[in-house]
Amino acid sequence: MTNEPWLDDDEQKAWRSYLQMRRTLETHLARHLQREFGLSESDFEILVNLSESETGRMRAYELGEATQWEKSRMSHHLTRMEKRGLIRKEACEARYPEIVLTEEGLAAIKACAPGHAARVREFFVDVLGRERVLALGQAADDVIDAVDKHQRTDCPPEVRGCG
Amino acid sequence: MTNEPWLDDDEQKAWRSYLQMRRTLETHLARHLQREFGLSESDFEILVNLSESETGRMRAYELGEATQWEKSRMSHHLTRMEKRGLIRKEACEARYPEIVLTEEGLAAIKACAPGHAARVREFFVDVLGRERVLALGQAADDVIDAVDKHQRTDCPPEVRGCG
DNA sequence: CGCGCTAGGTTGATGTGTCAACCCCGTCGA
DNA sequence: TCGACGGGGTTGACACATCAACCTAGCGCG
Repeated sequence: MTNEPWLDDDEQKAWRSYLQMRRTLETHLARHLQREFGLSESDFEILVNLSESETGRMRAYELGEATQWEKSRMSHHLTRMEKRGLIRKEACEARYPEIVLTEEGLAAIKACAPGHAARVREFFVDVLGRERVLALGQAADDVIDAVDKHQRTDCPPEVRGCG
Repeated sequence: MTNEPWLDDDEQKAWRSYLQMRRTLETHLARHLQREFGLSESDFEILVNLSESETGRMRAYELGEATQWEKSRMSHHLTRMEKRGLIRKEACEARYPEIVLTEEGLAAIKACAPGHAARVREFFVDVLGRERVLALGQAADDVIDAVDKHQRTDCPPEVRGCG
């Protein structure tokens, strides 16, 4: 797909800026979530998914689809969240237990969502402007597709790490 | 700076795509580095900085400037890297010890840099194209500035988390 | 039937990041 | 001279992510 593996100076600079933004933005947002509401970004992600579902209950598997987490990460994290009362694991007739949003979990997400959204707007959407945000979204989708495709093509069996 | 804190659907979609890209790209690159060379992205970052310096030796403080890590993270990580023989902490006349790139560390970075760069090219630069990469770099710088400025203005003393 | 496969889920070990508290030494003002 | 302050650096406790190994129930097939 290319003949020169190296990055030239401009490309390298852009890449490093990207890395820096990723770090800055993540720590900044995470810090607020943590300090103001005692939630990590991981907690937030789970709570958002549950609260956006019709019933407030999903299987771990569905959460995995939505978040793209490893199953072990999901399991560990749900255990921790249950311990803190944000969710509950409930057995049901079907084989696998359901993950249920508790009152407390619902309250938590309702409390922090507006502030979080506002911060995303303040430091991302408003800084870049709508045009660039949408363009970046598109770019992100392209990258995701490329990596996805690569993983699917290059590793027929299940060796997800490839070569 | 804005009157409506919420994100509309398009903005939200773009934001989530960004989050997804961040995750996908990071895990993909990290996995290769780990499996092929036994290096984490953090290791890589330190090694790059050291190897790019004139002398292969820097103070922890300088590494902190370059990477923007917390000092405790730096300390922990350097300790781990020293244990693995990638770097050495060397006392010198000046007050603080210097972090020195070992032979082994230099070999490691030389071994993995080309493959890593190639992967960044394959999944980022080539997917987006030079134009969009540079634009993204600029966007990233804008975001970094905004967050930086906010942290500086909003917290005169040292309460970095703000309120 | 019974054998093994597969897929959802759990567990434990390990490496990593963050926070808060601390140590150490140089500096500066009283 | 001395004490407090501040900044570079370390430490310990804890939350988190990843890997590999495992458990278990449904399924296909002999």
